[in-house]
Amino acid sequence: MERSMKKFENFSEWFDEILFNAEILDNRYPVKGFAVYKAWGSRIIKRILEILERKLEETGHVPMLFPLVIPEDAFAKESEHIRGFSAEVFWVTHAGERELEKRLLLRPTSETAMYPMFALWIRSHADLPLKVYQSVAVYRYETKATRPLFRMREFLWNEAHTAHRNWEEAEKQVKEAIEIYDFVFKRLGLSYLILRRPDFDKFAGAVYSIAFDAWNPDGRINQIGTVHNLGENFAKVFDITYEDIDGTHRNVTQTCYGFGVSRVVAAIIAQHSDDHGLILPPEIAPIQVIIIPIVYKEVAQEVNIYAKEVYEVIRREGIRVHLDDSDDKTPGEKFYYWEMFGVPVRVEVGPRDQKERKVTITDRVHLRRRVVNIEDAVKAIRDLFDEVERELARRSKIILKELITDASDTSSLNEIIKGRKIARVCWCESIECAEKIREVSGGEIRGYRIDVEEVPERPCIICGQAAKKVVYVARAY
RNA sequence: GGGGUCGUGGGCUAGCUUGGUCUAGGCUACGAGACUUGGGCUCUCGUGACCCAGGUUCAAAUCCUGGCGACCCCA
Repeated sequence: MERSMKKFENFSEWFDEILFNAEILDNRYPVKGFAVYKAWGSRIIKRILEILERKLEETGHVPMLFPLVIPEDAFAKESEHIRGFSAEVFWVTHAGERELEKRLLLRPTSETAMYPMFALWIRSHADLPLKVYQSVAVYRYETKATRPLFRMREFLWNEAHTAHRNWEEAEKQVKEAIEIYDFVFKRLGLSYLILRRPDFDKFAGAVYSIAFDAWNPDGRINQIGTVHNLGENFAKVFDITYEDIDGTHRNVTQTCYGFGVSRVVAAIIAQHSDDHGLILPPEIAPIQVIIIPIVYKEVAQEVNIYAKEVYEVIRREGIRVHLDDSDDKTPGEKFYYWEMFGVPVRVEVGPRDQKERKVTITDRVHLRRRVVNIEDAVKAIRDLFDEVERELARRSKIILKELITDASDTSSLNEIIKGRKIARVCWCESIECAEKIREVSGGEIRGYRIDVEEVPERPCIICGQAAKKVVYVARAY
């Protein structure tokens, strides 16, 4: 994928055009930070959630739906948590003209909605582990500039919350959560770093946090998922205890993890798509195959009949296929139109194909044509699905690799961040040096990798003392 | 949090510096029709806009103030 593509040169403009033209999101809703997911976007989201929720179910999570509003006293229980979120909370203060005695807030995340209930439900070790998930919208009054999909004041996510007997079991759960997210993101062909956040950047109320940071063409990191070990921090203040086998009463140990649906959609667009528009992995494409008949007047009848036959052949196999036999566009216009929507495979059916009982199929990634017999069409389409999926993942992985550059001193660090890349630096773990890194480069320490052990091969980039960690520095959304 | 640029039909934009033939121009999209159809063809006709509230002025898309919104840069 050449860097000359518009998405690398003017990401914002390119991205907004795709959101609008591919009918994913309409950002013109008259409230800042709130937007409408249109049909194509909604369908994509549904399919992403299907993959995720199926996986959550398979691993013993149960679905629940908690209320949108949280009473102020529950929210205020965990001091770190409230400090982290209070500045961006939406408050409900009135009902009609009457002021509410107890203010309510719209969930910025659901810990404080769920955990009072956990305290009621959990009685003994037999109730553990408890693993709950929900796919809902959350509300955060972002003070920085909002961006469609990347940073909205209302956004969609899936959050899971678990309670365990002890730290070891919670640690196991963190690993499982990482595997689940890794599995889903990989299925979508995304590339990202799995980073343990530095302590100063962990989730408010967590013992530690791990994040999935996806690359973006403008060099900014897109955090698409996070996994937190909460330890007993919330259990203590919400009094979530259980009776163990030996009769003693203990606090549960908790984890929670969030899957940023809006940002995952953004990552799919940002990483995979090109100047023609969206490119969707076949698994989540609302339409997987678009059939475009090429009709000449003299043979229109035969071609149209044959196109319908081809349509039936593909549809019978359970492939999501659409026949665009409208006569308001020329075939060329239809090609461009469906490319914008990212349909992974196109089937052209013209007089030549009809006469020989063949079809012309083209993949969305390379736009390469090939002609196959109608009996082989389904097999060829399925092969192309696999190829598109593999190719998207492969390209994305290469770019992530290219974006990561070692920085040995502050001037090269500065250059890397200015050049919209991700810097890999050695760091002593002191807050002072972390702040310096931000000052000199504008990028932030995102954390160190947990899937690979990286040993610092240089001293700290700022102070020159022995480095403790190899960390990744980038600007973020 | 601070600074900058900008808001014109559904989308992109010209006009604003120097207020007045602006009755607001173009491309695209949309509707009707003709002609076409293996990569955005051509033509005819039609629908549709000066972000909101004040102010200055004989006169405001254009100047001033405030609000709302968008984008970019810095912290």
